[in-house]
Amino acid sequence: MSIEAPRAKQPKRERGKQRVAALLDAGAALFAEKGYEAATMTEIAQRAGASIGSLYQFFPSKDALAEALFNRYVERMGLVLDGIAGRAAGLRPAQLADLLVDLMLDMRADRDVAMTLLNSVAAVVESRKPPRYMVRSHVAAVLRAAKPGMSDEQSLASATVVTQFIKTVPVLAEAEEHGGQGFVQEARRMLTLYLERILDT
Amino acid sequence: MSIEAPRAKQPKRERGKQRVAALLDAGAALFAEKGYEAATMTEIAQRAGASIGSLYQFFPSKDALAEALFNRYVERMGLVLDGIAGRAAGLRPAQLADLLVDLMLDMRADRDVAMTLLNSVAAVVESRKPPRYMVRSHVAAVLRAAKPGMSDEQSLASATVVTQFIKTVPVLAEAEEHGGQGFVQEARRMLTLYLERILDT
Amino acid sequence: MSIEAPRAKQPKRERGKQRVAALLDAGAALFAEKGYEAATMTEIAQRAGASIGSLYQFFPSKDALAEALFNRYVERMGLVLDGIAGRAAGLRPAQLADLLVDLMLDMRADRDVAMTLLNSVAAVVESRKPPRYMVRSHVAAVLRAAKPGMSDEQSLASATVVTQFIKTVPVLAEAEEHGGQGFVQEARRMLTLYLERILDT
Amino acid sequence: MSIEAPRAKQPKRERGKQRVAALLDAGAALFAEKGYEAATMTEIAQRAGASIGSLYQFFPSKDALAEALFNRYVERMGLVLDGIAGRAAGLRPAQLADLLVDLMLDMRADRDVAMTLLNSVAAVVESRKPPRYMVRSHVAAVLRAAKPGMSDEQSLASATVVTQFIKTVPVLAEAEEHGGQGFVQEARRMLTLYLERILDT
DNA sequence: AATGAATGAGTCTTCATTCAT
DNA sequence: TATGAATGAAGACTCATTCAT
Repeated sequence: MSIEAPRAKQPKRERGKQRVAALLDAGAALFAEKGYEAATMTEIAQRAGASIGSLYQFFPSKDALAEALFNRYVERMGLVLDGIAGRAAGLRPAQLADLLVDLMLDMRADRDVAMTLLNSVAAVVESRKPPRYMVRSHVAAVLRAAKPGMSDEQSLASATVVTQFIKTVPVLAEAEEHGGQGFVQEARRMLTLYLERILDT
Repeated sequence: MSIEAPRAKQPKRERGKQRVAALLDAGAALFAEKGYEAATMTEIAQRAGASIGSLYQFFPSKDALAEALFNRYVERMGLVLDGIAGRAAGLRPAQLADLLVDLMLDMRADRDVAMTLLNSVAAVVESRKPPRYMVRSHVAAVLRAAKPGMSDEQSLASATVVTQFIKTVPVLAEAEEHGGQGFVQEARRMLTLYLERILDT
Repeated sequence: MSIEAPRAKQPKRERGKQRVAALLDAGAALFAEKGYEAATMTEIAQRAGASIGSLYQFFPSKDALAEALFNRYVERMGLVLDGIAGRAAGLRPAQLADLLVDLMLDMRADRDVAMTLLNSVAAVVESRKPPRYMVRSHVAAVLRAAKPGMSDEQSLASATVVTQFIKTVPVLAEAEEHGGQGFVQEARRMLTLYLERILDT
Repeated sequence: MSIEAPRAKQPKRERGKQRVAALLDAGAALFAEKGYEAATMTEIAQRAGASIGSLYQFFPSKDALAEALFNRYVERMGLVLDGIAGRAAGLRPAQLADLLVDLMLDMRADRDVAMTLLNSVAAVVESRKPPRYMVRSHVAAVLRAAKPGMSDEQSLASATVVTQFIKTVPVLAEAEEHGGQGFVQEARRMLTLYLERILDT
């Protein structure tokens, strides 16, 4: 139906892998700083210490770069959440809440870029259609690991709300940096309250 | 030399207000559809039935238009939240939670634009520095109205978390449209849980 | 089926008409000098004394400019050929041959551009599909005016060959400039021979 | 220091010739399909099953490739025309006309590329300056072979016109493919008429 | 005040050519 | 000699903004 958008090209040599990583990092930094549209391909290449031609060798379009960046974020989140799922069985709700909140604090930078891209890049949105909600399904797995008997329906609804909720943590952390106090702590409290209700009942 | 009859200007001002409103609406629609960068001033003017020159008469730059739009959103939110504050005294947590969630569902369209602008427009970000968190302070007022004895510190921290939380409601509503069930309901539950804790204790 | 390519925009003011003409002339000159690909839009605008933005105001793409140029050529040829058709009735073959050869000598510059475009620009080729052979049908009209009884089939076949033949006249004229002699004269002779055969029999 | 065994190089040279031929064929195909500018060196190399580096080993620039291709066309035309000259003595005008028309039909593909290059590549045009009209001089030889007494001046003028005329044959053939009839036949007739005049008188 | 043509800096992207491996 | 990653100049096109009418 639709014309297949060219994806990122895989590097074959070791040098290429390093370059791709540098390019992705530069893209992440600039997209986060200026937003998708305002960041220019030329500046991204420069920051990665590469030429514009080199950037296009691996990412044939700005959209392709954005998509690769988004995929990297989803993969990283999945990895960490799987780790949490592995340990979730023995944890109390407060501990699980802490783990999830801390995860978002750690991934703050990645998350910013991912949100920017999800809001600006048609290609990224399209590649997620029908919405697959990768992160959410990993969170659902965590919840089921924490309470083995939970129904699919319940774990899905809870995971949706929890996923959205923890996304706000970076904003709270930023608000603290602007002079607030105890915002993240209050979020831990709210999340704990909710997890106690759905896990302990 | 002669005193202008103020009456004569009245219709002009009236038309001006209508035109400004039309321009803001057109801007809101296009920013929501395409994002800030992709929306063009020419198209915004067209959709408002005005010429590009007319648009620049009222908003001297694209950033100025964005800022005006953001301010309109903040004002509207403030107005509604003040209304809720007026009624908050006699409500139970679950009722208050419903009011806040419903508010976000009603303002969904406005909210989308506001977020888009907050993510893309330096001028909007700058105009909020140091962050004044207008919406948050109205939410804090609601909480204090619901529990008159609450400390400023507590109401601030809670309002911050609640404000961020209710911002996720439009996303949950959208997820339901893509085939989920009970997401918004689950959010009401989580918010109720939290409000019970901070209001009833 | 296919996405409608945006065509040239009609100027509304007098100044605009002059500008469009200047732009077309500049385009014709540069396409003829360097070929379609090698000619740049920037240089075309410059030669017309306009800005690149102004060029794009009237011709939304390079293809659109090419197409407009080609259409102008077809129109001009049609006009002149219709004039010849009006006088063809009383002419002897040699006189008609002269008229046709002279026409090509006069239109030499236009013809060069038209051929260049027909060979390089997909949009021009497409806009002629299914081939309508505008010039050929005008030549056929000339032949039928010269010999009223001629069948449609005969006039079409003869017009096709004659049209292609007279297209070679500019090349012959150029060859004379590089030191040859009597080439165009020889073409008149060959064409006369053919016209005598199809008109006098 | 030591004398290289020539035998060892032989296979390399042989492979080299094959590779050059493959590269020329790939270039011809792509220039014909897309035009000179739109065809890329990378794609030409790919289609020939060679690397871009290899292509530049044999043809140091895109222009050099174009020139080589054009020369190959001229050589091939010369070869065939010499063959016709060898048989021209005993032929009647109609037979000679057929031979020349058929030649163009056979060489249609080659001819397309040659014309494309002649219209787009400065280097090819330059390499023909002062115009040497290789093909024309072979045609002149054919005419002199058909009528031994013909003056140089006459054979030159006639060869010029005939050469240009037969170049139109591929276009006529194409027009037939788009639904016309008898165009090539009409060209044979016109050429026969002319050859009868210059050869039989 | 209103209009919309004109401007040109800035963007993404391509591709001939080079050169390290 | 062969390969293909790297380079960067150059081109088509966009759009915020200005200003003559």
